Amino acid sequence: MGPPVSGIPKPFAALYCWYPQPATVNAPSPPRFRFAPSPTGALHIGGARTALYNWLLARGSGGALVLRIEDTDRERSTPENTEQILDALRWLELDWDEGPVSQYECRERHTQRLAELVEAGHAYHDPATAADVRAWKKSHGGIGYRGQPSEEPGAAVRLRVPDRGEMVVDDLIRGEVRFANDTQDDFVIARGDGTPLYNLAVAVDDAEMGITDVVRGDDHLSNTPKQLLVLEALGVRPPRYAHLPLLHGPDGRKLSKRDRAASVQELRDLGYLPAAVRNYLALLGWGTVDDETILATDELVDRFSIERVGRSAAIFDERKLRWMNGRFMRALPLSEYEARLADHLRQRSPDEADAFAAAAPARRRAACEIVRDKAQTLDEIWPLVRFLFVEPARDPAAWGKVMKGDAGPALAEGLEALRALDGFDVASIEAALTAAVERSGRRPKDVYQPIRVAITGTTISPGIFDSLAALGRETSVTRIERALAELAG
RNA sequence: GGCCCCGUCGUCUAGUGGUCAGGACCGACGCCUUUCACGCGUCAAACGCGGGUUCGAUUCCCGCCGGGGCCA
Repeated sequence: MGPPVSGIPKPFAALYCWYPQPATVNAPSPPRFRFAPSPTGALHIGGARTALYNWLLARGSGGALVLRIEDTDRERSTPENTEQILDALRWLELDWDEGPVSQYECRERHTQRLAELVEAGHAYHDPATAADVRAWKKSHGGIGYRGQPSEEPGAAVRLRVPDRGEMVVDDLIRGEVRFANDTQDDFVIARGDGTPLYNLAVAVDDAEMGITDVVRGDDHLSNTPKQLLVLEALGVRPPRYAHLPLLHGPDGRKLSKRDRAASVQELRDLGYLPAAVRNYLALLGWGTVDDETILATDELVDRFSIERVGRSAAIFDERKLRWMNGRFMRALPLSEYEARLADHLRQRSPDEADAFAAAAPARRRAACEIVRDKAQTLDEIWPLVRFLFVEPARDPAAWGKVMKGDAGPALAEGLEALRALDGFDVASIEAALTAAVERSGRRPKDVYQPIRVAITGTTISPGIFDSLAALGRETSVTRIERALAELAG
């Protein structure tokens, strides 16, 4: 994607406004869900969870999922931001049936509906400023603001809120939540320049797109009575609503971009698997009946129900995700394990990716085999197996700790045993080394650790027999000889 | 400030008018063991506070406190 041709970015060339045919909307049909992020940056895990829940619900019900980009904020809604969100959803392997639809591109319809509301007397122009409203409320005992229609040019448009009654949000998660109309201001639905505002645009779009179920964050609960009011003025039956509790960071406060692992792309970079992220996110705020924690995605689709979503905010805990990710990694077929690793290396470091790709297939496979039970994330793999692909970098602390005392003689004995071997498979290596250890009367680790440091440069590696076999006789011997030479000199 | 939401181990959660309040992560200890992990086992750990209803409240009601959201 190149820079914009002119100085003015051309936003969302690829995005468009699209409303389904009224027939589709009105006929009794499967439920229609929507995920409606604003493209203000990376997709947060809170947004990711909302997307996931909508997706699970749509897939589990045979319904449709509409992806709507709420890009009416022209300042922050850049094509790059939108692309980031689409990218995050693709990585999470969450697909959608319609869209991405641009809310901004739908503005004509919003304007049209706005005119109808004014025409019908449901809304009116009012030049009052925020300060005016505050003053009015003060002199009226704090009740909801009620303005006077005005012909003044440039006046904002407010929706007329009834003085009596209440709006009841029959929330699938919270139950009935009531908002008294008399405390609700006649709220602004369009700016003085005619730009439709959030609560108008959302209500119109949900209606026009035939959305039957709005599943979104708790932060929208207070907006819901306003949208209900707009819908009522429009004469449209409202969708069902479900408001999810928000996600908080480790500090218990609202999740911030500063928190580690707060966005989907960070999760990807840290080496988590999409399936593990889906599993973790699903369980963050939702509980299974039987306490089952490791769930494949199709099981999530089967089991997920909005009724079992909790009401309280949850804190994102990366440690549990790590554990869960380890479980998914170990369950991966070797071929997929290798493919995931290759992708991850490619994205993290071209050099590492090249070194990995250049190796013989058997060696790549062996590397995966010997680390599979050790790594919890893709990111942890390379440090454990890099000695198979590049010259090991020596860890001075490890060398100093292990290569002393009888390390030299022990290494020499080990080397001798390895040289005497016919084959160089794990079983024969283990047999030979075990025998050598027994013969020498040394403790096993006094032999194995020096070998480990000699071939990997460090004290942390996969099993020593596995490591030697994967490295191969020639390289193993060379590296041990080199270490021996250094110890002697 | 107004309106609204929420409150079970440190974290995610299950749950009931009478339960030893269950599971998972984390933590501690032990086992396994050539390192680090993984795995396995054991242990530790919670119903925010105060009233009320009740024979009995973690569970129902009220208040408070605490956390959060939207609007201003």
